Amino acid sequence: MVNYSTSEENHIKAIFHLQTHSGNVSTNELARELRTKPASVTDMMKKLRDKKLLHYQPYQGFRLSTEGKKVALGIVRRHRLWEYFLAEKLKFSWEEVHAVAEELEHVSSRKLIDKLDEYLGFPRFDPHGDPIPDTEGRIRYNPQICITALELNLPAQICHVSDQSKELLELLEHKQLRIGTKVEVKKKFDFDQSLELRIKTATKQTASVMISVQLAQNIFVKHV
Amino acid sequence: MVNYSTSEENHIKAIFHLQTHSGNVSTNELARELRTKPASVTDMMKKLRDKKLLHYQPYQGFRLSTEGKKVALGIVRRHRLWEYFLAEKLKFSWEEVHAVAEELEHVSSRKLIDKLDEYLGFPRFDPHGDPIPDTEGRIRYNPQICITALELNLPAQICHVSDQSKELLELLEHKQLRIGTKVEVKKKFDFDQSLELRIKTATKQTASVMISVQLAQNIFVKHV
DNA sequence: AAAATTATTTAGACAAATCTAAAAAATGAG
DNA sequence: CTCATTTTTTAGATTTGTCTAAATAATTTT
Ligand SMILES: [Mn+2]
Ligand SMILES: [Mn+2]
Ligand SMILES: [Mn+2]
Ligand SMILES: [Mn+2]
Repeated sequence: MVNYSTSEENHIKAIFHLQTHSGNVSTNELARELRTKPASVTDMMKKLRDKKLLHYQPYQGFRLSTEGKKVALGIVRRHRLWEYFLAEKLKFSWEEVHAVAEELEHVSSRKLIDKLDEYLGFPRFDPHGDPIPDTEGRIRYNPQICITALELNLPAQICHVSDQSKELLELLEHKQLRIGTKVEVKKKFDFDQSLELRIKTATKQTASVMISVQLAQNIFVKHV
Repeated sequence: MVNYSTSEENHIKAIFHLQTHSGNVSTNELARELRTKPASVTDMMKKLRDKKLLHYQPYQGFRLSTEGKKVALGIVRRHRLWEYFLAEKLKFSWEEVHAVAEELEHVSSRKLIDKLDEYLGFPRFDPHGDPIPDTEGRIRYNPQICITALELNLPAQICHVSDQSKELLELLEHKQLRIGTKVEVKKKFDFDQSLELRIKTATKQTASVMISVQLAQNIFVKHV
């Protein structure tokens, strides 16, 4: 087990997230994601290529190797376990956990993470509904659909949001929509594709909520 | 609130610990403590002096400024709270906590530490019996004496060990002596100053234990 | 297909943290 | 007090991670 620097780990994890959407990741794309400069990215890609963590041909973009993916899943595991700890045990709010986990994820003691996992009761999802890889780096996804595709009046539960910007989280918080919230779609408006939802609030009451397409496209649910 | 690098923090904390024993800390002393070279220490001392964290005149050694002590106490607070978390919640053994806390102490979110403190129930002592500074950096010591100075047959409780080497911790573990262990001195042997103790084990039974002067000098107790 | 634009890489610089080897200052033994 | 030893500092090099500016390659527009 080799250890990687904080900067190397941040690059590896960012590529991992970007490559699930696009195919090969480009220099500019990664530079934007990490708020760094393209020239710096090129330097780092050469280093990670030499360490056999990714495939990289000049001007062709890059993609993680099998080994690189394994390393990335380890970092993702640490990140999400810490997020769960912060939200569940220390009562951090949903939006606050990410920044702190971004630091904690680089403390790389294997024993620490496995004991933390055990202490937390082997949670399968982080506070944003993203799956937590197990010790071997395996992820088990649950079948989920975008709320825009949910049938009318079918009970479901919010399990994932695909964008985690402050702006989105603020809006969700305001509308009382969280991971785990029970929800049904009551009406779809053709004019602007907005949705009327009925939710069960934390206090067991039901409430009616209107959401825009822009918001709906980022909310994913599973049937209950 | 300025932030300091991991290396700066390690230097500041090491000086803090060394200066309680000696007066001014010397270049060689600090280099030995941090397993680095004297030349590197001189470089770092110049930097920390420029940041007003310590007083340093060439060839005269160094000592933390008031500001430097405040920073050091913050690091010590983080270190000991994490040690407590690791031992108490994650069931790490006594000897294992230090190395991991050495990394966690550099995650500097103020909110993280204060919430962790609250979650742990504001513990006053770490697993080695060392006091945990409060939010303001205040330490409250409890009156403690070396077990060699404890009166015969007076009930006391182990609250501190002054050396934390692997070798010492191994020996204490073997003799079932831990922080919190209830103990009385039954006899002092003049020949080699060894002590016969009677302890209450974890399983509420009492047992008799012999310890050498070398060991006794490192064990501190408070009356109960 | 040539020109314009955009993306990527290279070249060279810089700050941080470390090191080795050499110089300078302090200490202490006789 | 003087000289040998020890301690500390300086000088110069190295590694890592980053940047700016310039060069080059790829892509898109006309
Ligand atoms: Mn990170
Ligand atoms: Mn997350
Ligand atoms: Mn440390
Ligand atoms: Mn401790």
